[in-house]
Amino acid sequence: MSETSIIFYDFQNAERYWQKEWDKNHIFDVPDVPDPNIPKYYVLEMFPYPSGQLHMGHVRNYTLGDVVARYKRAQGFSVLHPMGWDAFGLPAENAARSRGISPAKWTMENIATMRAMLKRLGFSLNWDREFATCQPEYYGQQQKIFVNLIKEGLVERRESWVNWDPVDQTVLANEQVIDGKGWRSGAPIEKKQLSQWFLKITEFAQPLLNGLKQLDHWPERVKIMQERWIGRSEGARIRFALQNPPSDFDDALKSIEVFTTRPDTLFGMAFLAISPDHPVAVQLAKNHPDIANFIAECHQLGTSEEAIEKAEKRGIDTGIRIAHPFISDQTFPVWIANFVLMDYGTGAVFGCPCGDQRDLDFARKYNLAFKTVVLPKGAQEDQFAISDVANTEPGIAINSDFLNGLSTAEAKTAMIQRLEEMNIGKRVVNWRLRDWGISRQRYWGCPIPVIHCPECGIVPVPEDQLPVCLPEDVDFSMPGNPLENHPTWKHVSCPHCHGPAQRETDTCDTFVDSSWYFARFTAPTASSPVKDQAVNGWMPVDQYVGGIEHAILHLLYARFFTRAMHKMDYLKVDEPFAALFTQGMVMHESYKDANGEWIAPEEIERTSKGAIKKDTGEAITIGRIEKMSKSKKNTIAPSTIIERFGADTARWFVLSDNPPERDMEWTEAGVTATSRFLQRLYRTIHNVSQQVPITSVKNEPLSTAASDLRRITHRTIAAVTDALENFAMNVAIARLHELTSALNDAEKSSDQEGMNFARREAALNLSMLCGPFIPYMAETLMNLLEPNTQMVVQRPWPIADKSLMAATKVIIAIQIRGKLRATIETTPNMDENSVIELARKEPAIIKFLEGKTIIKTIYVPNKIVNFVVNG
RNA sequence: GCGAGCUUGGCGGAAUGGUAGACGCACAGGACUUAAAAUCCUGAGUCCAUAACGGACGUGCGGGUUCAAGUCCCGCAGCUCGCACCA
Repeated sequence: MSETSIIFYDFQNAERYWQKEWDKNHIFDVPDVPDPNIPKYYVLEMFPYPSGQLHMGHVRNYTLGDVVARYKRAQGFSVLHPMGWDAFGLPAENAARSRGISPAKWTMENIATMRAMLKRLGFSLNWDREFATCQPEYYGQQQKIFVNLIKEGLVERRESWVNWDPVDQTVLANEQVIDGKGWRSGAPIEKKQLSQWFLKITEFAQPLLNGLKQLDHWPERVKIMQERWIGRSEGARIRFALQNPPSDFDDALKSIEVFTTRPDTLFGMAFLAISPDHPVAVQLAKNHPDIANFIAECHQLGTSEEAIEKAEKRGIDTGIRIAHPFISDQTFPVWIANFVLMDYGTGAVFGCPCGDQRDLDFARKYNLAFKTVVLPKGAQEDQFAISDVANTEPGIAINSDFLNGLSTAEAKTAMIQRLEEMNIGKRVVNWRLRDWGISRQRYWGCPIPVIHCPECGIVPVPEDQLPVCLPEDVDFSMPGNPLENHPTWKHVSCPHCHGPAQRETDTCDTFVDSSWYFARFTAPTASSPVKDQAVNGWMPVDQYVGGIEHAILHLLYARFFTRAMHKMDYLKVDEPFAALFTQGMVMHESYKDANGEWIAPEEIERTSKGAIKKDTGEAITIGRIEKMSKSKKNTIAPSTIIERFGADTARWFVLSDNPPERDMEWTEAGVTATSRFLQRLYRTIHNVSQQVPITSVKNEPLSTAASDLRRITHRTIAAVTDALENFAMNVAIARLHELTSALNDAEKSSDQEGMNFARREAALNLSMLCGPFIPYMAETLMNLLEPNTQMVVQRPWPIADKSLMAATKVIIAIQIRGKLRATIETTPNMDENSVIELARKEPAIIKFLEGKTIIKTIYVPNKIVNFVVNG
């Protein structure tokens, strides 16, 4: 048996050992207030919801962040890299209802399981900073911020439509309503008006939009998604008086205001359309059963995208007519139309069929006459007519009285000016962004720190009475909000008048919890939400890593909260995340049996004839590669991988296969290949440590083999560093493979001069470069090479020596008319004429140049000679 | 409908405008072994051709710029994702 066959990396012992060493030395701890003499770097991954199970998506996310954190540490930065738990939310309550476990206990047990997994994966986290958002120490501070938001005028309580589940007696989020039914109860969902708490994010609409421009290190598509979500549009509001208002209309209902981005098309108006939820429609429904029916039908229509897509334009004529500000001899009908949205603009539009496809469809359907008021560029007025396609492009105004002949842009300005003079309209900026409703009628969330007093109204809980803690003796057997049902919790005395009063029983949307946790991490035990020097010392987060699914909500809310906190002097930055990286999903093949049931990967076996089920031998269909999910049973538990192959294997594989922003496929072959490589790396370094004792190393003249190895070593240092700067972990890993092979091959020429030095150098640098990726093995390798000295995590990142990277010979491509015809080998930086001379003497080139004239010769030093010929 | 991204061998992918296919997977052949596993070595874009040398084609498709294009520009197609009756 050869010596090498028994050398085997024992990952279990290594992981336990190095974990302890790092902990003991507090390697990853940093102070609340960063040392001003050391550059700071704040790395953060989106903190997890403690479901109890770590999945491969987490492994990929946190490994990416950890590589950055370890790399920056080695480069001399003081790195803040914390971890916590987004611990409020409905699953804990569901567990309580179905299994009788208290949400707190369930959550804390899940956290313990997941924390243990994260520790095994070797992430360089500052665990002292850990917190869970469900702890009063955290949400109590959040309540302080909330009270200040009230003082700042950024909180509002108002009526709003919600999805109400009449069985569970709770409000549901849109995504919890499936086909119009509650996701848990299956009961038809009702639209209900409830008093809700809102955070006035719309007050920051413009700054949030402007701020996107500074975010140079955010993915373009995330910025575009946010921009569209905020949705700024410029236009005008125009008020139309009703000609014949019904007698039961009060003054507010006697006119209808519309929002338009095309005031220039006002002369093309054919009708006015209001939303089924518009106050005028609601009032009319009271006395008109047909209108009430129509509105009810509109509400029944599904809200799914597909339903909207297919829904045809429908409406009902209200019989009400309005006057046109500039067309005195004509009035226009007011229709209720199913395509007008109540929550955008004013809930009413004027219909201009020639310039809007929806309006055109509507006019055709109900035979409403209209005029064409915009002539496209280059069209003849007497020949141009609208058929079935509206013209939404700018052009020249026609049939439009005082606007005639003006361009669309000029006409808009002229019209708005006229409307403003007449005091019936004005220029406005309209936003798609709406205020953030944060009320949830649930138990497991941060209580909104407010008291309702019959005498004093709404009274914020005074700071010295915070936190408002969740009661622990809660009954989940009744439907509805357990806080509402609790016998004593909500009954308190008013902080003002000391009379009997009631606590607010709504809790916060969990997105609130995650909107400032990154600031709290800088001083997690501070007695105020943040500590001045800590938060301003560490913020902003230099690199944020997470999933694209949070491109809008979480990231927008966090940006808003940071601005609000800045306004309230909690901190001094506007943008919380200087750089954002969004990683792809982890996918896996899916499998189905003959009955179409999903089959888990561990139940199948692949044979030459295809896949079969292990226990029964029945044939299995191999399906598409899909995102790992429980429902498709195609998940691989990180715990089983870590137990079989070790944490380093899992880490290396999730990084090695493809660029991190793309979706990756988890494969058994990939894992075993990774595991094989790591064993080879271990053997390679082990052999160096055995064959090249430290004492034998002298810096002696280098043989070709030795200087070749040194060149590869230094080129690898440069390439890996460069790849890490560009988040190209897969490329870095390819280069580490190359260095490993080169070092392995070098064993053959170990007797050459200078080889001891070159091999040691390669091995040491290889160990260092591997540190961010496979931290346990890197320490093990370093300890083989230089036992009981500094750990990898204590050593600086290697710096490439450029003078050693230069080649001793270069291969130059010889092209004829840009086509490769031969290559020649020269010394580097040989002078142009000599290279060209050599090139022309090359047999293959002579052949190609025969009978032709060289018109031009291109020379790119050390790379290319290109002969441009004719004939 | 609007927007973004992607398209390179059997597969994942690499490539500051300068030798396309690095690195890895899968595959094939060989060494070691009683055998297997593990390990090591070798091969491989496609097509044509050969004893050998060699040649043509080739980065979704069609154009363009350039001495030179996977890379830059214009147009098109397909796939993926996001938003979606936003007036």
